[in-house]
Amino acid sequence: MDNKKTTSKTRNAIMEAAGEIFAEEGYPKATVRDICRQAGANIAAINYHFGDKKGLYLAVLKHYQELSFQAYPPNLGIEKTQSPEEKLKVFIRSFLLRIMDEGRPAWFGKLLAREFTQPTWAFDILVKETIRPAFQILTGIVAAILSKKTKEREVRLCSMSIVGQCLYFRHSHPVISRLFPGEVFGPKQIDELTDHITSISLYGLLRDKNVKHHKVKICKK
Amino acid sequence: MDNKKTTSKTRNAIMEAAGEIFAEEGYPKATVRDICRQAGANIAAINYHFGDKKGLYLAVLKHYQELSFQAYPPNLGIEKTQSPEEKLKVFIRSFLLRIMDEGRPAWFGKLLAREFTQPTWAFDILVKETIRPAFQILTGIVAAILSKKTKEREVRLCSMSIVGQCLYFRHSHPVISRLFPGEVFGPKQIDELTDHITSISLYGLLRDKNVKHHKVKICKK
DNA sequence: AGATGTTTTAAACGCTTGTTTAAAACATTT
DNA sequence: AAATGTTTTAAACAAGCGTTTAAAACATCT
Repeated sequence: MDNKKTTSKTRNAIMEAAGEIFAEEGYPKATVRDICRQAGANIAAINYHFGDKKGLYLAVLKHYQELSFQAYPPNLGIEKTQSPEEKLKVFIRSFLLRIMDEGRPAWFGKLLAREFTQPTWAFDILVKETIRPAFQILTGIVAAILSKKTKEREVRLCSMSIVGQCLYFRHSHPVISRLFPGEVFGPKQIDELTDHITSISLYGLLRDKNVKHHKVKICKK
Repeated sequence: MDNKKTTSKTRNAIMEAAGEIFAEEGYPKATVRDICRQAGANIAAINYHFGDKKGLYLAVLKHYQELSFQAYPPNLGIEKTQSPEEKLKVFIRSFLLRIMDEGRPAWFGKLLAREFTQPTWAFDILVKETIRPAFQILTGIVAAILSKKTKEREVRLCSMSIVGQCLYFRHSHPVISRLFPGEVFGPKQIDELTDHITSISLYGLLRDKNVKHHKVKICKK
């Protein structure tokens, strides 16, 4: 067995095939036979190179996590000069890219999005290495936008609302294609979705900022 | 075989057990052996009473759909006298109740929420009988809140944002319990979640109503 | 009670899953 | 070239799945 990151041809082929199939089908539905067939490898190759299916999934997560993070850094362009509102937009766009984009660098994001709604045994690892840091960035941005006296629970609720919207647009295709044939909320609409989620969330967050008792009126200028 | 709705003891027991297990585990993970064991019935009972596993799932959907809709009517209390904003709140609350509540009447809602993110072969039926009507109610409310010149796509985006938030709070437990131990967004917090989602969405929707070019200011009274 | 139709039962079937085996093929080193 | 270590291969394994079978148990009706 070979647990080190030696560069074996079949090992790489399996990683490639596994990345695609895991992202497409999810951990439970993806079969080792499908992966090996697509990789042009023998069924026993997975056990030989990765121990078992779990080991393969773990290796895939670790590997494409790096690709994903260097392709879509969560704080890309987040300089201190930028306003929290701009930071929010950058965060949302980066998150959408990571979970909706096509091709290799997005495989990790698709797995991540899947684990959110149907977690596997690997969820704890993802929480520790990816989700918690990302959430801390987000809650930091949200807290900066909200008034400083906002309770922590409110900050979390708002952060969840933002994440929820992003994740749902990621999973929306089955329902959208049936309800509104022709409408698409996919990778090519990421800019549009970013603007939408950012603005709806931003104005949603600001609802209590200068206001008390839910009595508010919106006026021009 | 008995396709009519005769009231057989074991048939009812299977329906009860299947409702719970399907809602808990989802269609793929739920096994006929588990269902039969919990129902105290023989493995062959499912084939005898429902034809096969699909037939059982279909029967469960149909049956608990009725219970769910009479327990949480989507237009409960939606009178013509109420404002669109109040209608939105009623809709959100009803939706949250349907997908988050505990016990028998919510089993259908849990299956519904599951099909949204991991659709099965039954998804087309759900779209036709439940999701499309519900979406039409929602888009109607949203359109009434937005300015009348709002494009249809914008209405749909906003509706999706609302649904996305509700669905995510439904699925949030695994991530919440790890990120913020002690925090709970569950059935007992439905009122709080309703207020949160309603207000954040409402103020998000209104962002363009009386305003142009994203320049808006929120002021008291 | 006896015949008929309905429901339940234990056992097995066929299939797919992840995993393991032991031999063959290949590569490397001495 | 021979020996050693590494990788690949075909085949089988054990476990779980939904499903089917044919006989047994039960209920119903004449």
